[in-house]
Amino acid sequence: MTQEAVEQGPQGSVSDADRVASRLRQAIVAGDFAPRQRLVETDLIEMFDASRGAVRAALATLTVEGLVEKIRNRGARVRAVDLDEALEIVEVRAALESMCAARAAERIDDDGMARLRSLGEVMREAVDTGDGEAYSQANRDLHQAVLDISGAKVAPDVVQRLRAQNVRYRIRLAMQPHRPATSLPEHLEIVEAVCAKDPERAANAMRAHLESVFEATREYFTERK
Amino acid sequence: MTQEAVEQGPQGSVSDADRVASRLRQAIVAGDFAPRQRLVETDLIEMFDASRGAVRAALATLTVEGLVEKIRNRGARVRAVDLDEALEIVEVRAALESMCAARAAERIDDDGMARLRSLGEVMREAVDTGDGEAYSQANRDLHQAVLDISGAKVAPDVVQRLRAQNVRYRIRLAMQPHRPATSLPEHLEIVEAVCAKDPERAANAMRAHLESVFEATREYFTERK
DNA sequence: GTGTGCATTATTGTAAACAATGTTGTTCAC
DNA sequence: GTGAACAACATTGTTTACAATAATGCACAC
Repeated sequence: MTQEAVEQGPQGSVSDADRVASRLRQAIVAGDFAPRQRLVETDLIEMFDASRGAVRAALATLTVEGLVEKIRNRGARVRAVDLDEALEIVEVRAALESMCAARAAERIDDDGMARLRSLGEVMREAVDTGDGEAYSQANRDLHQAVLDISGAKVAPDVVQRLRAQNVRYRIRLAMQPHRPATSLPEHLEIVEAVCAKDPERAANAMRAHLESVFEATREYFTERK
Repeated sequence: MTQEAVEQGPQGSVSDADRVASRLRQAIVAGDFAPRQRLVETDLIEMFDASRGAVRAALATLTVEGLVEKIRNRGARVRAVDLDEALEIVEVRAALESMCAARAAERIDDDGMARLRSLGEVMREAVDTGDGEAYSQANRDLHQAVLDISGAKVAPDVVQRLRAQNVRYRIRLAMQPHRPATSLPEHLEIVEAVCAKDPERAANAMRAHLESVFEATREYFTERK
């Protein structure tokens, strides 16, 4: 039995298709591809140095994940989620992440509390120094930490997939200069509630935060487009 | 512009891969394939009379959907969800479907009310006559109807995917002879609450029902295995 | 008799060629 | 000049063949 000693690293035993899917997913979520941008197979082959089969498999994967849409005989493009769908996503996140926050409050240990409080500190500092990028990163980390600490599997998976889908709205919303200042206390309340091991308070804090995100998204984007 | 007149029928413009994926999904959900059963590409080619590329694409799709799991160089098999995951799925469904029930109560029109009440009648009769299959079908239809009436898109999609994953538990639970009798009043309360256009009551009814499903699943399956 | 190593087989992963489809640009009739 | 038919091109869908990998069975040494 040698297979359990095999390197399970990023490219050790991962198929080309999975590798391409990961990199393409990351590129889309990072905003390297604009919504509705065409994804021509030939270009992706060159870009990722992979075979056509791998590229096609990757596109199929991301299509099911909702990041890409395909039209028969016309190819694939980055899916553009409209405002209504983005708002629905935030609503679903509210329902699921508040559930996970409650579970996290029940299960949290000292390590988890240290992790959450540390992220709270980072956020505070980021607001002080006006470092939007750092705040945004800590924001992602905090939500992820709560999901991790919940110990659940299904709900976090769903949330992660949905978060990837409306990344564009999150990014553009986070660019508003005063947004961190308003969401900071909501995030800190989440940290405190979970660390206080109060499930109901944690769920309420998470729900309140995401309702705030919902409103901010709606107001900000209904004006523009 | 002729393409908008093109037949969009089941096999008119649907790729082989999609066709295989649909049929395979249906077969798994219907229980034609046992959990952990291997899905050898050659067999599927013969079974669905499709090319290997189509079969591989279909397997990739179902893998992302969580119905199939693939191990590199060892092929695909029907994914077996364990009890813990099945319970998590019911919890997520409770969070999402209660949300949709509330929304359905806000939006329901006369057609929707007729549809729900008709399904309630079917369920009542099925319990009277002891027709478990009819009850099971109406059960699925009722949950689907509430999702439809909610007018939402994201949450129903997630719910449908999750429902497909733990179909095995639902089927085996539904086989319990007294189960329909206990869940009938819960279902009828959902119908009444939504038709009464009372969002909070509808959400509570749906949540109560799925918590009942949660408990029944836990008790029934922790005993056995 | 048991266990290890090797050869065989079954199965999937990858690549390349071919066919079908949609798109675009051009020409010709009016 | 405008519109329609047509031809050339670009792109995806499909099939085929080939390579790589893991599972299986057998022989041989001890």
